[in-house]
Amino acid sequence: MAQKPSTPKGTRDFSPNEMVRRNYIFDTIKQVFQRYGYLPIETPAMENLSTLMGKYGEEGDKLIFKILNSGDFKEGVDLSLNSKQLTNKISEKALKYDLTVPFARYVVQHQHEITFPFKRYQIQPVWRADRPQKGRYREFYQCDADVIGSTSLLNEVDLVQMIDEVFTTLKVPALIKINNRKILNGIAEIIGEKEKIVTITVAIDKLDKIGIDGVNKELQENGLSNEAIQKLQPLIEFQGTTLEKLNFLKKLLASSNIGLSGIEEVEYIFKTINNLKLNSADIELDITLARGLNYYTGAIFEVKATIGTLTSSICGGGRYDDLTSIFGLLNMSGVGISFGADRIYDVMNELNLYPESVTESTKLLFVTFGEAEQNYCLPLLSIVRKAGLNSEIYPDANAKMKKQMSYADDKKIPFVVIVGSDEMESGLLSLKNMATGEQEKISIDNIIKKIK
RNA sequence: GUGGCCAUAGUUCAGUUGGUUAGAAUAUCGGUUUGUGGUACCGAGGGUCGUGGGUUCGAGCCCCAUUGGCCACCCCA
Repeated sequence: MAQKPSTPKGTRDFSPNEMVRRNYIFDTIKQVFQRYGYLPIETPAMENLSTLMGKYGEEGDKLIFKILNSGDFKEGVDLSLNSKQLTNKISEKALKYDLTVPFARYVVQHQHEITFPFKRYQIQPVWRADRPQKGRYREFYQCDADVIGSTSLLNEVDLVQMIDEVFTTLKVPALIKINNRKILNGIAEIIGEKEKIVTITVAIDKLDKIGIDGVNKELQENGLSNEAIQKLQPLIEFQGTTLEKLNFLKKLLASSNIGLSGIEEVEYIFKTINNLKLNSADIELDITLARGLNYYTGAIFEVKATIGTLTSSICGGGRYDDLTSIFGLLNMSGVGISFGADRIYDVMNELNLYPESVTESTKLLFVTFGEAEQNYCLPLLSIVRKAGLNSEIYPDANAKMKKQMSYADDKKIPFVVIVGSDEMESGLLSLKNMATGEQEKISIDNIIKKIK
């Protein structure tokens, strides 16, 4: 019996009309990256398991797709080990979980060939063993741009401008949220719960979803003292403009050096951006923005689309001061952003934000009535192609005209050339504009001039 | 990893308290129209009802398990 074909859970196929839309997104992002001086690299789909483990927190480790060792993977393995130990025995490779950690590995491995600061971009799929749902896939493309080997905040400014430029071009209204891990550290310091920083940030991050009572409850459950929770209240509740937020924080964190340095960084980024002006994106300081990935140490970014039903982020990033030290390279601060191409694709599909031209690939189709006409058209087809026009001829000589026209219509080909005995005699071809239905007799040279 | 809803043609869905041969729309192919597409009309092909088991004289419908999908939590792009 034939088995019912399907793709694995959380993965999908992309047909031609979907791929042209996706490529439009990829091309837009790529162009912006290159305009800001970033160059492409590529890393393997799989990494050594040891490269990835421990970089994304305990939850992240569980979500890494592990690859079973080839050969008899259970030979010589003590099967009574617990699953975590067993995993390390039977799997030594894994599919990459993001592009940032493999990039850190790349930088350390190639440090002697690289001129710093090093600006690279990378557009590749990553895999997560998450349970799929709206906007969440097990295979999805990330589009990363990172600078490594520079602590200048100008890099952060650059990245914000790039985000604005991408979403302006794609016509996706976007809100860029910015915060700084140092501010969060400062807050943890002030309320006397320095070591609970992760708990605090994760809880605060949920403010939008569960409200202030929910956040307090979660903090309490995670062992934060009532005193600390009380001290946290004015901060969580604070509303105001970015300037007001900054002034408020300056007072609150006056005794925390790390907190003040975070404020200073944010202030610089906002001032500079305000002077330069963004094209369309909105930007705000969100002191409840935390982000889960453990490696961030400075600025953190998150971008959401302000239209459509997708509420999760479509772009995220931040500064990491210490990521390469795990692989033995110290003092190499980096900052980067990652566009979630699949989520951007979903938002754009929902609202149909694509320009008309993206679906158009072939410009001109030769419609013929038989072999003689086909042979007559072949040299013409070459001429048209050499002139740089995407064009094709219907391959089956005996196909009815209706079929050939339907083909053109279905493929959204804007022009067809119809060639029969009249045309072959006169050398003037019938050119039909599929949108208007107009038709004229015209030479091949004029066709090229007209369409190009 | 936890919870909720769902699963019938390629796709979107009907299918009565369990009852004979499982329907529609759309898509595909063909025809009306062998030099004119997107409209219209006619016709054809396409389903062991996700899979496995159970209850029953009888299951698309009821029960159990399993797999997959959607959604929420967790986490994240």
